[in-house]
Amino acid sequence: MQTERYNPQITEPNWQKVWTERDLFTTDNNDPREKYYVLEMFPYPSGRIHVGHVRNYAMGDVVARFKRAKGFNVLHPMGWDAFGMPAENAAMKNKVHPKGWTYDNIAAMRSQLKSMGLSLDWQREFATCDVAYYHQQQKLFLDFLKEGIAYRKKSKVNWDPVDQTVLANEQVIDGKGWRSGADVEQRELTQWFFKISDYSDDLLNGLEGLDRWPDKVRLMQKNWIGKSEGMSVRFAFEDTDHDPLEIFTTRQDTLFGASFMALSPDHPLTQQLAADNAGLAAFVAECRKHGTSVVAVETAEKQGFDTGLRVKHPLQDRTLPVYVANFVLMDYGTGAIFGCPAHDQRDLDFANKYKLSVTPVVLPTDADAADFSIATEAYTGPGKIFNSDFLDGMTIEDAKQTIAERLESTQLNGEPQGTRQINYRLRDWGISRQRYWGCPIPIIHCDDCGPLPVPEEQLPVELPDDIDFDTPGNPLDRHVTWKQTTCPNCSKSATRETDTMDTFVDSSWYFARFTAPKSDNPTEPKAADSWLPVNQYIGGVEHAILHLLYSRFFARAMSQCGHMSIDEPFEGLFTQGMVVHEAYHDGQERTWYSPIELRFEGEGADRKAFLIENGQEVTIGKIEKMSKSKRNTVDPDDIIKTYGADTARWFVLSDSPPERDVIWTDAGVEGAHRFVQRVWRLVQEVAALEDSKSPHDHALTAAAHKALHSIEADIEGLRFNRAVAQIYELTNAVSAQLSKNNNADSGAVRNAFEMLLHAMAPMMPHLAEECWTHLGHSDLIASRPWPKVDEALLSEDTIILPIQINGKRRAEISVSKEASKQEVEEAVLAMPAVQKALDGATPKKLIVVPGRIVNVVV
RNA sequence: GCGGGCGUGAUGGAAUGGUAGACAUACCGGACUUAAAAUCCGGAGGCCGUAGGCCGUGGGGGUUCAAGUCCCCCCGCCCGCACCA
Repeated sequence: MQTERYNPQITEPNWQKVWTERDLFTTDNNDPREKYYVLEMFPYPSGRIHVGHVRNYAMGDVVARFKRAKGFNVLHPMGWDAFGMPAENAAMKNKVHPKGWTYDNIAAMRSQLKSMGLSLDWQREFATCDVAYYHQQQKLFLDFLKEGIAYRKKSKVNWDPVDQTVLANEQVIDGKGWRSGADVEQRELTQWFFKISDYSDDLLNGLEGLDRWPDKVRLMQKNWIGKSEGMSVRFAFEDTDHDPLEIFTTRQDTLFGASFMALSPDHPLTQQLAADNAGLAAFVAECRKHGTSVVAVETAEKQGFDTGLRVKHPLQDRTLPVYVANFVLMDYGTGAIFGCPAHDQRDLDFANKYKLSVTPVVLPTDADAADFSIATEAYTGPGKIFNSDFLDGMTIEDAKQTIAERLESTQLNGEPQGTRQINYRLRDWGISRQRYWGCPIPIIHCDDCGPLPVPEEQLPVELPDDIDFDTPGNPLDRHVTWKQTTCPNCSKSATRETDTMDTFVDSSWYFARFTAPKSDNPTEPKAADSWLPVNQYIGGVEHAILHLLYSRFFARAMSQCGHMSIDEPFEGLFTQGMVVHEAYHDGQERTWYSPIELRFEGEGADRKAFLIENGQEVTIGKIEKMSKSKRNTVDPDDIIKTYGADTARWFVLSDSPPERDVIWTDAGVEGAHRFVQRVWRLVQEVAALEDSKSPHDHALTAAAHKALHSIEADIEGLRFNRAVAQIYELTNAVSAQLSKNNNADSGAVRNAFEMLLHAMAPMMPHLAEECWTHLGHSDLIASRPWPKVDEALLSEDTIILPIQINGKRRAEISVSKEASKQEVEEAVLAMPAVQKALDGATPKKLIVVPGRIVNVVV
């Protein structure tokens, strides 16, 4: 039979129009059905979507369409994470206004997303740079201020002394500014913070209830919060009148192995000492010649400066030298440590460098105290305490308790020598950014009254449009009039806060805003409470810590301010893998080429790439994350135009497990498209069948029910690749039946095929719709319920058991499902293969796992 | 440096501790065609081979009747590290 090829260029826009006209995906907050909120992380409007977006949004759309078919009232919204640095970089480079650039990008990406046929409620769309959105965010800030959640303190930034601007960590390359190349300096500024540390324990405990989150993400968050039980210990100085040095440790059991003290370069005492110690001042200045990031601190070579001061060991008659060391972080604990080189690698590296003593105090179980020593590798495992006076022989845990009791009961200057303390690694969230394209912090600074909130009736504080990027730095700060205002308290002239908020603030509550996107308040608490938590949140694993932790914090803070009453924003979380692609370059990684500019020859190691334009050979580089700068992105427009949205969706959903990275190949797309055409050919054949009432217990009917049952479970578990494999198998089964050309089966074939269409409708909605209509139906498959699976058809009467001999599969046996263990054993022992293996002997062991396997041990 | 993850045929991958390689892609052979494309049918982890074996899930060790899966060590790659989003 000759059929026309399926033409997605015609059918896809047509069905998108029908869905829009019938308002199929607009969600009513008052719909009485059970709710289901599915959300994909909203995109940054970079200009074009890439296949990574297609993957993310295709997954969410499958869930949304599936849940709709299962009878839920589904909320599936979309918006734009629209503030941030790229708009300012574009402004500087191309002389375009960040606002215009951003909204143009949004328009382009919106139209690309629409061409994918996503079942989104576009009525709820917003961008975080919409005044209406950041107006509400400013109200949230003021609420937080009132509640004591927002406050000001000093903290460090990366300062580019040439460009006179604050740099983001990614703009600091090897300690130098990315544009100027100047050595970056650390500079202290007074900035706004959110008190996320007040919620440390609650954020930690909340993880336990998140049973639909990946374990790895919960573990990462747990480690990030970093609760640790230890002690604060005070060390008295020798020969000086400085206050005792207070340190935090979790290893008080190793106190007898202490060989030095180390202060952070930012420690107040360091500052004090540096004032009249030129050498120390120079050392501190050197430490500040790199970026502020933890990576920069921890990967730098360990260096120290001996202050010449000494402290007294609290339990022994000896003193310890006090160093300033570049690897001690001021943000953690007290900014000072005692170093026990034998049992901490960083301390050991440091001690070896400065020739400090190394005394082991924990003896591994299998080691001998007489010859146990530490050279270049610290011992951090379990063992018994030794070389430690009254602690000798104890376990680490007992020693920790004993020493804690001792130090708590010892006095130093009228206070305990040490106290037990719980410490968190989690730091407060600094939200001030010295940039234009962000949400203005609604604060007015008055010389007399200090920083004051902008009165609510004066909100929003809008970003001025008339700004320039001719000079680096914050355009808000140098704007001639915007800054000037009057004090809401004393009415004298005052200035506006010119810092804007971290863009993570924008994305920490957008999920709540979607529940009432037009509200004059940040949320409508009733709507928020009825929709939240998001039932299924889907996004990249790169957001596993920061974005998700900040959102969890915001839910708590917003609840505290009465905007909602849920603590955990995301009930189910799925972290998808990235889409990666080969990157092609000139051999020096200076000029990069897009895959569409190239032609390829050969296979495997002989594979070569040439520029289509002039035949010049280019280097095939690493497979890496798609990025604009390396030009290895694949724009889905090309695929959608050539093969259609369904093919693009189908391809990104098939093959790879969704949590894993995928390498994009065009060959895969062609293969996926062949399946689209194959379904189209099948529907012609099915539609042409004469109607017959074939028996319902037909094998194909059972296969269809089984497939549907398992596809359902796979979609629920977001195992789209397995659902796709099931759909292939069912398609093969329908094809096989059709090719038998037996009209008596036509009812079963048609029934199975319609189930197949329902199963693939969430993934390839246009094709399913077209086929459904082709079969003569007048309704839409997008608004039909998921077919009901007949449980009775799911089980088999007989099962095939594999038979192992000594753990290797040697035969199989077909037995009744009801067969008893004894019957199976007898049947197995009677088998020729088993008889042969036994050779007259009795088996040493006979393991029968009912319904699974039999293992005969000879 | 620290924290988290991943590693299975030519390729993407499948496998509640229970038949390793489902399903798909690429490939090979056949049918159809003047030819090609498309389509349909068949083949296929490697090695030896008549039967039938042996080896095989990054490498090494271990637990178990049974290990891709659990434990220990190592190698490689990826993500995050608080101002990229």
